[in-house]
Amino acid sequence: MSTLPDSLEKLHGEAWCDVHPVHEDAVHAALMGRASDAHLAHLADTFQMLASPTRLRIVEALRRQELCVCDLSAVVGVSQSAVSHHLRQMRQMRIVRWRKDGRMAYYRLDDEHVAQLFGTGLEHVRE
Amino acid sequence: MSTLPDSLEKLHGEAWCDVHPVHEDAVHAALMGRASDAHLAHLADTFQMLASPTRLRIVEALRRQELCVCDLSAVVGVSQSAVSHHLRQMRQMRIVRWRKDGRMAYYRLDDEHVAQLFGTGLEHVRE
DNA sequence: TGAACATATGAGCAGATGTTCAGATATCAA
DNA sequence: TTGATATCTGAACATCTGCTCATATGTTCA
Repeated sequence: MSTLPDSLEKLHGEAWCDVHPVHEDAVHAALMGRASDAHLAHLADTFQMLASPTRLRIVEALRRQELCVCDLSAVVGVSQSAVSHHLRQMRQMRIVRWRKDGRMAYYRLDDEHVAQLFGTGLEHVRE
Repeated sequence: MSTLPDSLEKLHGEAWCDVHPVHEDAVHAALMGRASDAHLAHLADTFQMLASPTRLRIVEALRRQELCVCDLSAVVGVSQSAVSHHLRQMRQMRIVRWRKDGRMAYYRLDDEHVAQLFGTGLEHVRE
């Protein structure tokens, strides 16, 4: 097998299989300016939060205005418990923010990026 | 329990639980201009393709230029088989395109939307 | 033709995910 | 306080996911 580029050896510690890159220049270029593992893992978790029709309905509903859990349950058409579970995850992944007002909890999108991801994705799908 | 809005009755067929919307106006507003179930399911599947660090590394690598499976395997650091499995899914969900050239298969991002989703997501995560 | 190579694919398994159910917490009103 | 309401949370379950292994397909070259 041919020698792997140094950056690859450093990257993965050792040859992980007998596959070797065919276009070493292209591989080197692709290795430049990579996001950190932590950022990439976080990004994957973020997209995971958008990878469910139920949660996308929640995002869609929150694009216009903030809503309470009960309203979201009605709009999305799943149980209040299920919505609450989803919202906690979405909160943790910074897809939504919330505020408590008495016994109600009002949710809204975390920032403009979330609405933008939803919009861009929908454009892509509708083509 | 209070009566549910007509649009909700139509939407879900019948009262699905004893939860009722607290803000009927807000619920009605949220129900306007919703994407179709088919589009939303497709959108969820699209985000699902971006919900894995391995596949995100593939997208990241393909932002600059097209690469063959072998190169991608090297850049991403997983087996050729795993990359190939991912690429088939990503092809089906229109995240990537491919072209065959001899025994090689070259992959690139399907369109600008994909790069945009990656970029926006990374911005969001890096804040 | 046969060997080497690049990629695709099916089966199978460990781990993650989405929902429901039951019950906890907290607030409001009488 | 008591009861009703709004939300949160843990456990449990069936389903889905991502990887590996083994193998198949198709191409190039000698």
